[in-house]
Amino acid sequence: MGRIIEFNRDQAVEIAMHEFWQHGYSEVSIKSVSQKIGISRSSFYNTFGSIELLFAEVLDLYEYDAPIRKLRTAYSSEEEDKGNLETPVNSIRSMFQTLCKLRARDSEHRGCLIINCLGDLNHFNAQAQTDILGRIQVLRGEFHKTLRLAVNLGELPKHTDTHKLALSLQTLAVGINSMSKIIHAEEGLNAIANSTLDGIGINAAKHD
Amino acid sequence: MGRIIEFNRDQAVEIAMHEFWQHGYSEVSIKSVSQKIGISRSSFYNTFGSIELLFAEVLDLYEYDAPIRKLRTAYSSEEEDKGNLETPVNSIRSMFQTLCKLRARDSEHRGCLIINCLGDLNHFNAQAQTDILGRIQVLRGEFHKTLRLAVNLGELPKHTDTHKLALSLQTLAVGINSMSKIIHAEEGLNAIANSTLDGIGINAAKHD
DNA sequence: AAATTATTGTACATAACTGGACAAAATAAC
DNA sequence: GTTATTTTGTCCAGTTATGTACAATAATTT
Repeated sequence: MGRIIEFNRDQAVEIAMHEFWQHGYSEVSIKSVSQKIGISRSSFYNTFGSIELLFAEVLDLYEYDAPIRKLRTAYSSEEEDKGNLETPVNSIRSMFQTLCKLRARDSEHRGCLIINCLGDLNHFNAQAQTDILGRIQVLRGEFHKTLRLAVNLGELPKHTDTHKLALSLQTLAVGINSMSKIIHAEEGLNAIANSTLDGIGINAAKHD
Repeated sequence: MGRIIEFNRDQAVEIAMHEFWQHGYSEVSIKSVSQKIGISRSSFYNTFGSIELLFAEVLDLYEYDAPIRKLRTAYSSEEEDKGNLETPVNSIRSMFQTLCKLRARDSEHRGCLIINCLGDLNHFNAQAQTDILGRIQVLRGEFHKTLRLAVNLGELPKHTDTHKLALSLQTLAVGINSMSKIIHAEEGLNAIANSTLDGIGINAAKHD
């Protein structure tokens, strides 16, 4: 058996995520990210293979903790009985609230890594572009699942065009992520989110 | 008197605009843009000075024809009398319609040059960053002027928070510009725009 | 000690570009 | 022809980074 790996690989991926998020994909070189992680270029190649492969891992990591992952997308009778669950519509509202909070608290105002890639698409090869666009599609699918559940549970009208609404929600999220680079106050971002959500029918919970 | 300039300078700036718009700021080198224009590097330096100076000119040109420039922002009793003017709210709706049309018709789906810069901000020096952010602020001011006029003309309620609404409109525009890289159909973009505008109180004209 | 794997540093050839300098050639008016 | 400006190409020194190869060193187990 040989030498074991010294550095924490997961932590290295997190450090890399921050670099890509802060500086943009094309400004991060193998040299610079290796320095940030604290390893040599040779070790980088041994561990990650290439910058592209590392970046794909970074996107997975980023997406894993994205606010949209907390949306309620499925019906579960067990949890329904417990009365623990947030309604689908409320989970959308909460998601936007969390999003605004995270962006406001980000001292570097990095916006959203994935949406930043959308604005910077020319720097990626065709495969990476396809990956990024696909992720954005999948994220829209999360909105869609939640909306469909809301319709099924009677929270939204039966005739709701869930595709269109999912698109509007994603457009709002894209806008807020981008504007968060300029508008730093949480209440400002919340104001945008709330007025638009109210307007498109994603209403705050009513208290009985 | 010496030799006159051979190439059309205005046309060169347009070609450069397209390059920056298509490829992103940092992918455009002096060498590549000189080639596209059809001049030597030496002539480029003689004419434009630097890539930064050229880019500032490009932003001016881009902004000059931006859909938002067509918003109605001022009261004019002459034109009011002629009954020619679009109402402020209608001019906002038209603006979004134009925006969706332009983006859908763009075969290269370039989005918006200025908003792309927002996602790519790390590639600019501090001065250029300030310039870009300032332009985005000015563009929001255009929305704000139109909204204020709409309130003054009684088109919007007196208690309308025009600052917040301008922010929401800009967020929507940012979202649509970005999404237009994925959603290419004009009717898809229009659907997003219209549902959101309806929801935040920018309603389509009512016919008497 | 031998085998295995991780880490490092170095060398190499390559790529792509930059700004500045400079001079020759070209173009226009006088 | 002279003057003035534009265009061009070339050179230079510099920058930054890349992927690959490779060998030495280090760390772990058997």
